[in-house]
Amino acid sequence: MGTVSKALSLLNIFSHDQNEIGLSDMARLARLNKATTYRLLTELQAEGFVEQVGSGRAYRLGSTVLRLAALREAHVPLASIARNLVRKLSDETSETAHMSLVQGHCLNALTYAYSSAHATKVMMEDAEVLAFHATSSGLAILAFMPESFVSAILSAPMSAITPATITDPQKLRTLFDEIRHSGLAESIGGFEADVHSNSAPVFGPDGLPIGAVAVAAPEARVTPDTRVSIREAVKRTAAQLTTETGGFMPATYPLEAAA
Amino acid sequence: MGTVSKALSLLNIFSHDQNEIGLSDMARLARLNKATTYRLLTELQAEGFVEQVGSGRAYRLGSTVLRLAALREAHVPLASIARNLVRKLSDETSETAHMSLVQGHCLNALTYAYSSAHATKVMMEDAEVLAFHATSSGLAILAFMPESFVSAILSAPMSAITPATITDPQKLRTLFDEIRHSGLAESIGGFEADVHSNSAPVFGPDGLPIGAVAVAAPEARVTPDTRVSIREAVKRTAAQLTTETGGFMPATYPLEAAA
DNA sequence: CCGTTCGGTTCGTTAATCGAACCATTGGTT
DNA sequence: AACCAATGGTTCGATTAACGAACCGAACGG
Repeated sequence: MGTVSKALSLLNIFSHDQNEIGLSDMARLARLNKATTYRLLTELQAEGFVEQVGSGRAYRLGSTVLRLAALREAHVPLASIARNLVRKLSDETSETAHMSLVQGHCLNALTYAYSSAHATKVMMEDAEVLAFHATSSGLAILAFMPESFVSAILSAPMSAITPATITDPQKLRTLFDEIRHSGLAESIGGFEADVHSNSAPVFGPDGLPIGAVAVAAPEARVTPDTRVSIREAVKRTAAQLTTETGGFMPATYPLEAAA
Repeated sequence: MGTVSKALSLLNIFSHDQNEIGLSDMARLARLNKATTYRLLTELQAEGFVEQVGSGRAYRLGSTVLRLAALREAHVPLASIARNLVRKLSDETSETAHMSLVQGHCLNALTYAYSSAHATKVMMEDAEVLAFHATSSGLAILAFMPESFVSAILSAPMSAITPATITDPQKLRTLFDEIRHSGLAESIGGFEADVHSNSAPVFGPDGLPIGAVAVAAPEARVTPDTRVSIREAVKRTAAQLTTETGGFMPATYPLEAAA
């Protein structure tokens, strides 16, 4: 591993739990010699990537990262990252893929992509408004939202958009347990008849869902095999989107669980 | 200069104007050998600090910086940075210093600090609401806000809080020209009688004002000499706050102009 | 008052960085 | 088509900078 990689790996040690780290701890965590660690930290400090907190001597992330992040966000906004990944997801699964964003108490489609593999496909429209309780995306998000948000949604009247829509708060809450366990939500005909959709949440910097990624397919085309590969791809894409936009999965998110 | 510093200095080359840079350009801009630059970029890429844009081969900032910035912001929010700098500003000027934030169409005091140098001082209260047109902070912000924001403020009825308050939109707009020229706003008795205050805007990631830093002193105590040193300190503090919180001064901001 | 641990420093050894020169491509000019 | 000047990427021996064991002095706790 090169010197630069070592220095950068020091930065990657910081986390929500470990946001101020002393020299010795840092050396231990990075499995580097203390002298080496010290030299690296000194260089990082000179460029503002870390700074020493006034009282103790512990190091924490410096303000340079804010500047860089602002630049990156100005140049590559969430929307375009999502567009690329959703495009890829659609190609991989040969079905319609989309990403939606939580905005207040609404869920809006941000971007979507069709596959050319099949003559029939699930169609979307720009900025389509989705119901939380009736779509896999909405369920995936609710399952990881704080109780205050969930009860606000569930206490409002929920319409049965199709005969298959689940509108019983109690049944929905037990569904959330399953979703928290697998990391994926599934809806068969809940929003549109004959549409089978799978979805995984995308998390923001604070570990709360900011939206969801989903693949929607005609129900008849989803075999047990394709279902598994779709769910795997959805989960992987959502995770990538989370990290690439600077988000964090909550510690409880089952990254490794089978799709 | 160590290897790590060189690598990090590559990251600092990116700017709003230069957000995608090819290998050869990068080597030139950094005054480094092409091979060296290439190795550094490869290591930066491995850790996600830069990434190569799909079509061309140019490099741009990677998504790792977003994660780091989110961590930093979670741990060191704007408020605490402001608190420290305002404290320092107050110590330096021996007067009351404060920082206020734009929130919607309101201006609220975020933090303030008193100096113990004098028996008389300008007092503040927590989360005090300030009038845009009557305070130096408000003027400093308006001078750098887009026209839509300015006209929204100026078209609402403006009360004459003191006899010295300027309420004529035309006069205020000519005042903005002066502020844009010096980078500093000044108000003598416009919000409270006998209070002389100087203020400079703090900018966000998009180059728009997010708030302002100010020093307020009893009018009688401000001599031409102290006025200059106060204005210099205010301007310096505001600039530091901008950069330390990941903001950018607009290109038109007169960083070098005399206080 | 000893034993630890802390952040920080020293210095001879050694391995990683360096850069001139060199590919293979690409795109524009003649 | 031949040419030229770029581009991103690679090679390799000399050199330079990174390495780490050992070592400070200062806190801290028992």
